[in-house]
Amino acid sequence: MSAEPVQPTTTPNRRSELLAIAAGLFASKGFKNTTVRDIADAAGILSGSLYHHFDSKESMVDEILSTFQHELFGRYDAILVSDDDARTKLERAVEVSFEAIDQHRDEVAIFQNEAAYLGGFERFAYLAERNAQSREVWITLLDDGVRTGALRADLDIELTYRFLRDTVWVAVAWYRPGGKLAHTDVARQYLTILLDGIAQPRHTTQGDKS
Amino acid sequence: MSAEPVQPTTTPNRRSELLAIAAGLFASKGFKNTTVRDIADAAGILSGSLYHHFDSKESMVDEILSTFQHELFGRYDAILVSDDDARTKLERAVEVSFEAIDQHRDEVAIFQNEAAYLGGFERFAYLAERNAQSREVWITLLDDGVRTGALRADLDIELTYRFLRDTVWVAVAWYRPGGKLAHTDVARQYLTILLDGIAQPRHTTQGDKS
DNA sequence: TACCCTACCAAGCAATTGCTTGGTTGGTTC
DNA sequence: GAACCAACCAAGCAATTGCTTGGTAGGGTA
Repeated sequence: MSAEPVQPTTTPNRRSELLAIAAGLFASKGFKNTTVRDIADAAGILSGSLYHHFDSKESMVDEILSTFQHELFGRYDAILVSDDDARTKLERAVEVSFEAIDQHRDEVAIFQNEAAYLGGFERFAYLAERNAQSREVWITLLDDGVRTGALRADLDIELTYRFLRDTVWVAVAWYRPGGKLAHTDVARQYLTILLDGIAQPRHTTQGDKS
Repeated sequence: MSAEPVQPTTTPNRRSELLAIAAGLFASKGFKNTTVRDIADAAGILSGSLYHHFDSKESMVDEILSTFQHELFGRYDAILVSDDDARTKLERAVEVSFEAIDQHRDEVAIFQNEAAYLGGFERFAYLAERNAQSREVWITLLDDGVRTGALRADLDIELTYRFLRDTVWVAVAWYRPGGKLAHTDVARQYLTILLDGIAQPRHTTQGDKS
């Protein structure tokens, strides 16, 4: 994100610094729209100097995405193996996702915008695997929810999964850390809408106009 | 979308045919990732020949997006001026959006993926205007809903708007026309989740099992 | 026959792109 | 003070990119 133009040479880890700069540009302009000269300019060096740290522009996104996904799925796994009830697990998973948006905005944005395209290349095949893994997580949570009576019995699990997956991540397009709403607030509001809906509850039988 | 390699020269409108081919490529690969040679190849002509029909690659997206948006907002306006009640209007707006995903998948996808980047250029300033216009539509519908008692009184309108706007369009990432679910089915399911939530209602009757 | 028009080809140019190569700098270690 | 090293520079190359130019095929029209 923050792209300080020039930094004292005695930085603890220049490599990760450059990665952060690149991530910020990839997230806001897109991978293909960002040139190695853009990254180098933002870092205050020449484009060729980047190749002292990285093999290629591709390997930069690779490292950004794989590192982030590794961490994220570690958190999901921790939720799955916990002994909370189904609804709590679902809420925790949503909260963890919003936490990721808060703390790794660039990475989430890059994944959202570029995964579909990058996934086509062999090098990024792991993106599709992670996607399948993510599906496992959500489907499991939803299945448990329905089975234990926490969620409606008539849910279309597959469709609900896609709804959930999508709605959880799109907030990255507008959420800014340090704004009026903390990520925990956004998560709670999203959960309220998701779980209870936006309609005024009726105690009588709902007239479902079909 | 459909990219027939070679077509008889006596087509009613070659221009719109080329636009459709370009839209398909822009949607699946991204604007910057699609070269004029890609488009020409898919159309069975040479890249230079595209410039008989269009000024530039940019003007192709421009025409694709502006045409689509003009049509879409015409539909939204029709809903706003109708004399349906608030909840019906909201449902109609969601249905119209899913219809757009069904009938103009490429255009919606391009708008979703490229608007943020393209909007930065003066030529595409209208994208930001349309975005503001879209906000007007949804906020109006939500406000009316709360005012008439159709929606919860404690809704955070601004947040709900973003939730709605986002969830309505992301389905373009996975929805395929001609699949198991018609766009009307998807719209109804999304509306059910959105209005009533996915949690099992605490107490009473609830007969919705179509 | 002469003319025009739409749709295209053939060739290539200028700019941009990712990346390479050989060299320099300043600090640390023994 | 010699050797080493991470970080960077300076220059440029090959490929790709959007786009231009001058020309051509073929159908319609008068």
